[in-house]
Amino acid sequence: MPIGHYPHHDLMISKLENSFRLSTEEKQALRELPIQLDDVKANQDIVKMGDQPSRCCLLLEGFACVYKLTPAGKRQIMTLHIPGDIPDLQSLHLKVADINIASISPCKLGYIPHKEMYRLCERFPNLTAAFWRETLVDASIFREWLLNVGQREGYSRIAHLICELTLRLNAVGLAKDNTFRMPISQAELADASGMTPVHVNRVLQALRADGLIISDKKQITIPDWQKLTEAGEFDPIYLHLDEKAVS
Amino acid sequence: MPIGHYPHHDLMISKLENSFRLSTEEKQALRELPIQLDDVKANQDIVKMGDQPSRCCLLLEGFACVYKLTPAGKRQIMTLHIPGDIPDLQSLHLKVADINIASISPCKLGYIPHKEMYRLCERFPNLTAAFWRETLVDASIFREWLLNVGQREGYSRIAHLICELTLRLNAVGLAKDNTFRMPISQAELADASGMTPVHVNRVLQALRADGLIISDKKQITIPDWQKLTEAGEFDPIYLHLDEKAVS
DNA sequence: CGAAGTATTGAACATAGTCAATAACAGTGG
DNA sequence: CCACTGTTATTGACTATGTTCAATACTTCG
Repeated sequence: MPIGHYPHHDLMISKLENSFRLSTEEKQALRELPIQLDDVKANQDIVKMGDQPSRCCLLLEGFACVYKLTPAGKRQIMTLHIPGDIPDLQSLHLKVADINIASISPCKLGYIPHKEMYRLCERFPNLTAAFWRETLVDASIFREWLLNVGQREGYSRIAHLICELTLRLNAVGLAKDNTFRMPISQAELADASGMTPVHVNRVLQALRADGLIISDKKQITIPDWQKLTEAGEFDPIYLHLDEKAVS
Repeated sequence: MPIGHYPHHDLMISKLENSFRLSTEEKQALRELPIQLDDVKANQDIVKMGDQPSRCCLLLEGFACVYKLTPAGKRQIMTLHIPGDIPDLQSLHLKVADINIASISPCKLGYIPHKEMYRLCERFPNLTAAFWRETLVDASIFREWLLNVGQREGYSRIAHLICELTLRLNAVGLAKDNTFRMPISQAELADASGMTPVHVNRVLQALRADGLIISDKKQITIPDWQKLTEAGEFDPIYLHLDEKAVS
């Protein structure tokens, strides 16, 4: 079958191939996965803490996030998810969800039953490794965010976050000419960076004033990648991408 | 072979069994893993960012940590490791280390070649799942630390960190009567909590004054578990332990 | 148009950081 | 066992980054 007849599967495949050489057979098996499509509105919970999901969810369109709440009600966004990501791959081996997953913008989701994933992993140890690796990259991103929130001040923190998004969106073709849609409110940025919305607003103004970002509605342009990475102390090693530099 | 003849292997096995029922055959295979012992002094790097390790390292005695540095030289400790942990299981599938691993106290390590781990995983898919799950629990701890650092103030942050250590040490028999050794300096606590050593010192004094912890040298006693968990807003779900409550 | 959500502003305040000095402690060799 | 040395803990005074509260504008969208 030609590529393109299975756009949903191919999104996942191209992400996995970022790091793993997959055989034709493996790719074919991936394309045979049943995917149940679903659309959700913005700000909908997709997985809730305590859930025991029986399927994984592939993000096909839109932005989503993983978050946790403190008992006092404060929210920390742990990572952002973009098309191609599988936000709760972890549910394959952690039966009880310790996180919440929510849409940020309207999203298109594809659900894949755990059962099918297990079957696939049994047949293709190489795919097990590829999925395992995906969860390891997720963990690496959590660590970098921890570094970001724990050790950098607001200005760098936001710059870093934007750098990461740029590279990741670029890797799935959703950023062109250092420009992309970022349908994330300042309140959400605040929850992602461990700051208040008010402070995020001021930091964004500073970044704009310094010419590090240009924003028009939800569209972001990065006029000087070099300067932004310096401000964010950004080193992409933790993303474990191929050598896909941003010019 | 009776349990106890392989104390190093059995430490790992009992940790894995926390969550997975292992067959006799699987346990035997684990015991047959070659483990190369090594002793390291306190504050030694075990793995460095950029390394491409060819073996995993099992922590047999002592405390270790995973940390990252910002280019500006600030250090964030991402997690603490205690005996039974395998700090760099991730190196099985992430070829280039994106973290540093260091001893905190003098440590005894056991190195296991990747080659042997791959062989084991090939033979026993169930062990693959068990190891994969370990890395997922590590990721869950990163997330909780991110929540901790991003959303809680100093007092709760330190309380939370102590709660986590108590439960984890308890799970491997290193805490008795809510008392355990914690050979961690205030500077290290600071790096783990995203605070300055000065502030950590003041928070510890407050925790002592409030009767939440009693500390004698490097020994910690928790006189009132209930109160400490409240102060730290601590919910152990993220550790994915068996129901091993602390009284 | 109107309502709801989102962004922006200002002023007062608080948590935590910085700097710098001193005290306590732990490990070493004589 | 003690003096010596380097590390770790503690304290105070000052500062700064970021928060809180509250009001006002701007968007978006039915």
